[in-house]
Amino acid sequence: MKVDELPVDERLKRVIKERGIEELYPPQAEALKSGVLEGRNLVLAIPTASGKTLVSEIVMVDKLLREGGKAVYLVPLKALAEEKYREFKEWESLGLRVAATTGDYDSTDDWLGKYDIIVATAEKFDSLLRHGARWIRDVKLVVADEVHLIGSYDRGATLEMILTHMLGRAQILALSATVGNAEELAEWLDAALVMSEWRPVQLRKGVFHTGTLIWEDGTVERYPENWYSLVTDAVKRGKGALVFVNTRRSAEKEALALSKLVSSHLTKPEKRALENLASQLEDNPTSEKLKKALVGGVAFHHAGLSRTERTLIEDAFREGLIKVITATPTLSAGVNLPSFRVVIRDTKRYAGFGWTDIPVLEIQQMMGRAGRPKYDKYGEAIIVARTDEPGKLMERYIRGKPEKLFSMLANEQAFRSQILALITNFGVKSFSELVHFLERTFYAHQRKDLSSLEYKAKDVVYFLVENEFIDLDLEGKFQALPFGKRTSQLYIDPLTAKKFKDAFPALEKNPNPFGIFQLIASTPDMATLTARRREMEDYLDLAYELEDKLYASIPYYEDSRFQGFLGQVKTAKVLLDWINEVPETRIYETYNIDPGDLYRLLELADWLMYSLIELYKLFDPKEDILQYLRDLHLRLRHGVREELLELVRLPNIGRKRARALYNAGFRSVEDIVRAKPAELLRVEGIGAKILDGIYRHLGIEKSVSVQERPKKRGTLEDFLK
DNA sequence: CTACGTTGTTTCTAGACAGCATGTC
DNA sequence: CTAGAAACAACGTAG
Repeated sequence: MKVDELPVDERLKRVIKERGIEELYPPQAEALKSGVLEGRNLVLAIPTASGKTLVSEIVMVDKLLREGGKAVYLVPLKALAEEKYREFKEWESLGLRVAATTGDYDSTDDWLGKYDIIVATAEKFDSLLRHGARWIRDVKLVVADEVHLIGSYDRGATLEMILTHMLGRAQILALSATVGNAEELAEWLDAALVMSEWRPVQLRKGVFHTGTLIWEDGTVERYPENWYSLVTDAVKRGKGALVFVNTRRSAEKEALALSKLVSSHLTKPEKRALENLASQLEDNPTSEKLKKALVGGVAFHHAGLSRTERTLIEDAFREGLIKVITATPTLSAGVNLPSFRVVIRDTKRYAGFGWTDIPVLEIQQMMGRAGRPKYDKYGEAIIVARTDEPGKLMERYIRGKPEKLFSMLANEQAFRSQILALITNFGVKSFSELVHFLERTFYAHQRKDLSSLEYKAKDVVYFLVENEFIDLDLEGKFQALPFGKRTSQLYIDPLTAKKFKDAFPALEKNPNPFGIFQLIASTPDMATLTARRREMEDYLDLAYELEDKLYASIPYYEDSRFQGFLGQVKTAKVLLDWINEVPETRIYETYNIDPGDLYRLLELADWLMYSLIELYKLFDPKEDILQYLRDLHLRLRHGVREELLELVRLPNIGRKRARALYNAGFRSVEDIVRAKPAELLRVEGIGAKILDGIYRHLGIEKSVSVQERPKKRGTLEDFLK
């Protein structure tokens, strides 16, 4: 089907043709003929990179141009929200306004009501729904990207609830990977279903076993015995490879090993560019390892890396500078990052209580990364058979069908939180109304029988009443209480809120960072570290040493909570180090964690600390305690001791610069106002730009003279000039 | 007795969403 | 129930 033949707005066609697209892919054409353009719901289950985004763009833009209103595009990752936002920006040429919003990123300061296309993570949209944003009623279309995540254990329920809320109120376009029961999903959404295996770039799949590469069509190729040869072969042919492994350690190890092999295939300019890239990285143990791999044209990629490092690697790989990435599943479903060859080293993964096979759906998503649309005629995805027999892998992952999706609404944590929201934010007034709502969920559609869910719902309601989130009046009607309403808006687990509430009396008596951090670490919303075997004694000792500061009692060794508790103590200790200005590198070394882990911990602690304060406000707060908590929150956010709190409020002054200023004798804003610019410029880390910003922030007219500060150690390039 | 090598034993393991109000090194 | 690498401990031997 030609773009010209589309029954859509002419302006829309023009923009698409300007992209150089004249002809639609068969599944795209089929999708657009399904009735979506007339407002029908659609489930589009096709492989990654086969043009789902274009379909959604056409549907969104046509609808908006024709009817006005808003379209919401839901994604599972913050990084994807940014990616889609950039892509959709193009439509501003037609007068449509595009915005993206996630927990830590808003593309705009203006309120979302002004925008036509809103990209958001599912959780963020759920939160917006709870806050009752007025513009929600203008939403005419919801596009749910990666809708198969409805089957994810911890995040599936959110998506399911959003769709249940919006079903009937807006058109729904659900984009899915190939799943075992797309029909069931389509039935639930009362949607047309378009399924296809078609890909614009052909995909060859095969299994590798000790030197033999068997393609799915039966052809066989011989390679050296070690699977590394699959990677070096791709590099020799001027292409790249993406290697998936199941642990961070493996990713790092294989990156280093492959780096040595790939290195010899690099050109001089490439080597120079790579060294330049490596020099941009920070100084910490993880980055050091990364640098070693990078100079050989290889990088590892996992959640321990900082965001900047991750994007740096992704961009360099896209440019072809980095030849090989070894990755944990971070890359299997993330931003768009195709590669000529994909090598899957592991098909098993450790999951809590043992080794499990990685789901077919996930392996297929990894394989789907093979083949770069603009550069390759085809892509190759190869599974390495190390333990399992090659035949078995071929059967399961290459010829096999992906798993069915199952509703995860009954997941206790998610369910608890969603029921609270229904009562406090969505006007559900009685148990029968609650059941009535649940009847419209995917769970109900799939299981037919609601009795066990109703039973769980009763337990949850009982828990919510018991802990004063909600009230029951004499006729059995629900009534939202402020505690419940705030909990729901803060988007925290009711159990977290309860833990906070229960701890308030003890906290008031003895406010201290260690107690508060352990409290935060003990909630289900916090990610905690695990105490390693040989650390356990240390953290137990620490807990006893600081026992009078804790708001919880130390569990006995036999207690099932013992292990978890030690992890909480460890986590609390990391946070404690952070606010005591222990350098990051030392934190990484002491606790054996990566930069990404620390970032994640701080991000979560920040959010929970805020929530703790907000909830405390509801319970007859004491002003001095409140102030104490606010200060601690600020210390946590900036990673500083109390004495730096004043300085750290200044723009671009974080823990390092604030400490430098303080140690140089500038201990307050007052000191800075009084000081001469030249004096301040002598402080390490304070340059003209920074100082200028500070003056502007303070509303001071002082010219930062252009005089250079003493030059730092020159680089080699300076020397050669 | 010490330094070092060998062998058996234990330990450890992926990822990442949410509030709010503005700006890290 | 299914792995595999690394850290660690125990043991053994040469000098």
